[in-house]
Amino acid sequence: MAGGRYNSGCVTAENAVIPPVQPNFKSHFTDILRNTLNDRGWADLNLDIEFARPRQSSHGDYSCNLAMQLAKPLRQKPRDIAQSLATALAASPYLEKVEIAGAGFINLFLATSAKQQFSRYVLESGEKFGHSNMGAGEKIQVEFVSANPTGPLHVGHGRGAAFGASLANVLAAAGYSVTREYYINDAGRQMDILALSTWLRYLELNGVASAFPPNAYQGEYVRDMARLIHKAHAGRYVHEPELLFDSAADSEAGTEAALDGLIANAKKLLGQDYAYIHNFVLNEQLGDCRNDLMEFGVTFDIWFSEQSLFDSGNVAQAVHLLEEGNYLYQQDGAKWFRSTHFGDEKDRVVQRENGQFTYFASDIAYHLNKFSRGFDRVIDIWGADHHGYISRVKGAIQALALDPGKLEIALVQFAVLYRDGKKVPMSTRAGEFVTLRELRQEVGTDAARFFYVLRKSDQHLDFDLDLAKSQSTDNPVYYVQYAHARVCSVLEQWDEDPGMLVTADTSALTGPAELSLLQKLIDYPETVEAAAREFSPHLIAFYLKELAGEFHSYYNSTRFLVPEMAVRLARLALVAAVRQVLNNGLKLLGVSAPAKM
RNA sequence: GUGCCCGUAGCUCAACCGGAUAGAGCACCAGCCUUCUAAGCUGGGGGUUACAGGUUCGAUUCCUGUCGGGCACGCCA
Repeated sequence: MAGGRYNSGCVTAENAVIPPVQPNFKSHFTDILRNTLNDRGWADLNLDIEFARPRQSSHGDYSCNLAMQLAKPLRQKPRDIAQSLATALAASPYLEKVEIAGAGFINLFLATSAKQQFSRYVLESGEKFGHSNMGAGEKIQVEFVSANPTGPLHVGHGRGAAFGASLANVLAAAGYSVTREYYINDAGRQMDILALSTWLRYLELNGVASAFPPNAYQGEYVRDMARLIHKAHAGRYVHEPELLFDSAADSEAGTEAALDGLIANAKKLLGQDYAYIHNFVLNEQLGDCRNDLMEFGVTFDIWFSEQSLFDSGNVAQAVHLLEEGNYLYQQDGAKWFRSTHFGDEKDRVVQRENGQFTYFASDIAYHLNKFSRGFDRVIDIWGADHHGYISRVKGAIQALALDPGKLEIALVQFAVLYRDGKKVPMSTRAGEFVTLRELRQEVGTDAARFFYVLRKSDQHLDFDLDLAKSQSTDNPVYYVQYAHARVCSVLEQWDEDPGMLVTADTSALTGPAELSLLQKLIDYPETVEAAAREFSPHLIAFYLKELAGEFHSYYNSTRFLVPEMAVRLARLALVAAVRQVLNNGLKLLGVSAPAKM
């Protein structure tokens, strides 16, 4: 079937009388079919119009199954419907052939000239290539990491950080107005335990023998903080150890109750000074965390304090709202939320017997706050161990008469490190965890960022440290970066202004490797949109591996710096476009694109 | 025990939210550097998509069951 075509043989940028290049062919074809459905009165069937990239090149560049979907409701033969739709598609100037195949597939073959033009579009768009207005400026919040500031970030947090940062970048590229937020759990018991732990270490430095509780924070960083306090204030915060350990002895040492007893005693003995210790350790850990993440290329627009929700009365308000809605009840001295009404397994406590609000209560207030800030969508990124938490939070949102559909929760599975083919033992409890900082120092930020998003986030990740460190073809991050460096090297040797490549005549790009590479470039914007739609930055990583692979293959088979100027410029324009896409994609993942390796 | 996630080549993973002959990389075997970076490329073997049913034009994908693995089941956060 003959489609529209236009002569590309003598087209140059200056005298171009060609249709503007369509950055997204899929949406272009979708528009055609949607209009056709309207014309035929089939629009009310409300079918998804989709174009797939066939595995086999003989099935064209795009394939559509709409005719088969229509066959049943229309009670017509799929191939007859396909014939009718194909005629409409053939009018597109970007197609040179439309075929009907199999049970009723419509296969589209892009015009060679349309592909050739694409490198120009890439180069013109530059860093903006791959951006779209899919999100239409919708306000979207991504909250991630949000680790307790009670110790260094470990490799599990690292995955959440890499995933969240990449997802936020992808969403921004897809046209969303993104706010990146870190929720600081600075109000809870864990912070008290850290303050206590630090103070006990500080007492040790002052020669006060302390039976350091086994369930307090054991890490070396606690001693470091104690040393800082000791250095600045010497013995100022020393108190009688008898008073500290006396009442706590009522409970068996090592129990949670004993720890709580120690915390209560510490608060009593230190008085006003307790706030100093508490704030000191909080600021130390938060500063360390922020610094760690910054070196990892992960930054936030807002650091949101849990404590501020208590100070502003928001937590009490949120609980009050639930009470007014009759979603709370009193039992065993505590206040319970009827989360079972919203599909949870059991009801949950929002206010403890001792009057303290639970973490859940402040989380309800936090989400109420998020919604009040006018986000169209709110994304929480949690560790997979929190999955049981989803139903109660969504339930609370529903109870507050808010739209739970606006809240989306992405779970990130744990990462397991492997060294010499063996699992690296990790246990947060015993304080034997590999920190994110150690990982960065061992494998580098680029490899860490890339490896973390090499898997779907809801899948377990086996992180091979040896592979991440290896400077070989086996290492995907170097593989992709190497492609970028190679293009840079070629352009450097060419030694002319790359700016002139934008308007280069690319009609000399006719080889199979060249057309395939052009098609790969065409796929990029759709890949970014898919990654945004499905919260799947790993699609970007996979795409980059494939693009780099095709480039390396092309590089080995074809010389770019050839004498014939038309061919040379065309090929250089193509590889410059490849470089641009590699650069754009790596940037989304927070990985550098080196010019030399 | 209950709930959620998962099971694809020897290993690590894809598969465009139901499409055509299930794809990469690693490992293994055989090749390619007086030519733009060999951190690269080319070729080869490798599968009953855990198993058994069901839904339909069509299933790795959806439903049910079995087996196997991970996680969660606090008035912790």
